[in-house]
Amino acid sequence: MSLSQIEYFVAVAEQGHVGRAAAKLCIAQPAVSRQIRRLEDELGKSLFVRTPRGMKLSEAGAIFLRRARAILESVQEAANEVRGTARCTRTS
Amino acid sequence: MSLSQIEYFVAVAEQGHVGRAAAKLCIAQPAVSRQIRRLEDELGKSLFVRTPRGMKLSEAGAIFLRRARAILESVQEAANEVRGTARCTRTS
DNA sequence: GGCGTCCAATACCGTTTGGATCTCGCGTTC
DNA sequence: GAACGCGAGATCCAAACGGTATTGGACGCC
Repeated sequence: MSLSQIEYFVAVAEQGHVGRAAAKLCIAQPAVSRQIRRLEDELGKSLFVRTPRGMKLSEAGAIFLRRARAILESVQEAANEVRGTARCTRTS
Repeated sequence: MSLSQIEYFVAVAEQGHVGRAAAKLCIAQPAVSRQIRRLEDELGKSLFVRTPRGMKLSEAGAIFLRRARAILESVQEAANEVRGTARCTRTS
């Protein structure tokens, strides 16, 4: 599992579409698609329900989403804190 | 920044030696060395003070260590929770 | 029912990243 | 000053990642 995978996962969860998420992340759709799949493989569970209209979070996906967001936020905070920009939790 | 980098960082911090940490992680010493360096580059701060006797945590390193541990733990928990091993925080 | 659209998944390829091995440089120790 | 312990650099190779092109399935429209 990698941070990018988590990042991609959150993006797809938020957008509901792999393609949409890819656009937002500024990378190609297949890259996102593949990383999501690997993440699911590693976790041994489907994170999304594939519909012909896009991707819908599965139950496991919903659980993971909260954790994923927390992780990304922690990483941000850690980086900021070390860089000296501790203060508040400004995400940019 | 990647999860492996964080993992390596924690290992080095705990061991006080790059070589020692590498052995524990079952990878070669230069690999760890490089990842630590990249992490430092990315954060723009030295995480360790290099001594002829090993590596000592710098102030920034000490700060980051707490965060790093928390992040790794979060990732573990997230994975466990999704896999169905939600219960307590059993790490295995 | 055939066609165009919209979606994700797959195949293939070039590039990048990560690890292994070998080597060097610097201190310490005797 | 020779030997040891330690981290860092250089080089090579394999695995991972991302991009382009393409396929396959479901839906809407004519």
